[in-house]
Amino acid sequence: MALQTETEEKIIVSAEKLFYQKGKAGTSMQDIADDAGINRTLLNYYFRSKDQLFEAVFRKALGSFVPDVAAMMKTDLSFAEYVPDLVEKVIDTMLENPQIPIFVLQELSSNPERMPQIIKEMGIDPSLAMTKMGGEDLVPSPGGMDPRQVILNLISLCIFPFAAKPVVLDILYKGDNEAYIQAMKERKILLPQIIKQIMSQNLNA
Amino acid sequence: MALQTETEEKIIVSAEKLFYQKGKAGTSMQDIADDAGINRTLLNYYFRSKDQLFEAVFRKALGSFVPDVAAMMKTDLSFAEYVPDLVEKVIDTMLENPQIPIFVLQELSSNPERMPQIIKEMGIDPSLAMTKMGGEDLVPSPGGMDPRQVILNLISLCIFPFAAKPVVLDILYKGDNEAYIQAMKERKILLPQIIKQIMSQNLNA
DNA sequence: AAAGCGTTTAACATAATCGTTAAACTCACC
DNA sequence: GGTGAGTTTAACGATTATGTTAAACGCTTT
Repeated sequence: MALQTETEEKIIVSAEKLFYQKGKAGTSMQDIADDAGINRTLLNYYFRSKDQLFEAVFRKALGSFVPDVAAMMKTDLSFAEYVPDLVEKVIDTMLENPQIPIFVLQELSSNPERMPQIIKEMGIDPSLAMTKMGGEDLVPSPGGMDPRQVILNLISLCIFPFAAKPVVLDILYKGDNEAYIQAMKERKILLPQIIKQIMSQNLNA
Repeated sequence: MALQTETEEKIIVSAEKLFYQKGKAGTSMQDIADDAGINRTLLNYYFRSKDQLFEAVFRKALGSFVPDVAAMMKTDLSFAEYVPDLVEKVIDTMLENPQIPIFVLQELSSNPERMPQIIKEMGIDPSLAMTKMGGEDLVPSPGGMDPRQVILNLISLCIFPFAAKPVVLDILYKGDNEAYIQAMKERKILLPQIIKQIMSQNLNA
């Protein structure tokens, strides 16, 4: 077996597509095989079980953004300095695969054990993350906002528009996908401005 | 059959719990029956099929927030005036059922046809929604932000922290549920301030 | 107490899903 | 041309899920 057979690749592609769309339980091995145009038994040949195939897809999904977050943890830049890069990185990733957020969150809801384990393997220490985020990097200005709220706002603004893409596209952009994408790209500049503003906000005003 | 038998109620409660958690495909009729402590055939007796039971749950989920949005459409208040009420309403709803966002979004992804149809039945006209939102209510100040971006930011800030509750709770609040809830409540005041600030933002500064 | 309606249960039929096993097939290499 | 590892396929077995049918149960009304 080479590092990546052609059929193995086809399986992953189809599995991603369907798992993202229908979820794990909503997708049958037969569905994936049909979509890939191959025999169903091959899925078991290359990935033993449905669960292992799913885990491969899930790992790949996490791998698409976890390393970026890890990078943020390790940088010497202050949080404020790092925001623009982070926003750009995250939005670009989401533009390629808007379905990842719901996919991950749904799996997290139905199977809370799997994710923390994988994340640890990828070299992220949650406690370390908190010290970084709650630490000196995020000193609130007098009367300023809880750093955790700032983080939460940043992540929400970055990710939700993609998680809710079907609704946003339909309602806000009347189904015009180009307009939607353009708007998302504009957010790369917009969000850092907003965050900057939020961080310097005086809540007592 | 009364308007709501006791067993019928038990079915809905269990179905909600499990559908929210594991999704439609991930939940079997037997699972629901077991959780409700009744015979599986009763599910078919009261709701004919799994799909119809699911639809009942889905409608109820939509019913928990769609009317609020509809109310916003119809009010005479300007958008800016209405924001605080809307934020409070949405956050309170989410506090009761944090799982609804992912549930709805996941179903929307795997079955795009179902939702628009139901929403129409509930008396929301998407095109009307847009005219309201893009209309005179949301005139951007000179150099201001696209109204659609403002809306998107508002919704993102309201909903995402609940959609991602498991992660947020673990990472940001170290599993302390009380702290998480408290933080969400604070957002009822925080978010309107942010939105106000965003709307008056001068992007050329 | 018998009739009747609504509810609950058990048993059945059908179909789908997953994983395994053993047989074919391909193709490089001897 | 034959051997053999790697790949693909077809057939099988076991389990599970859904929906239906007909019988049992409970309770009210006559």
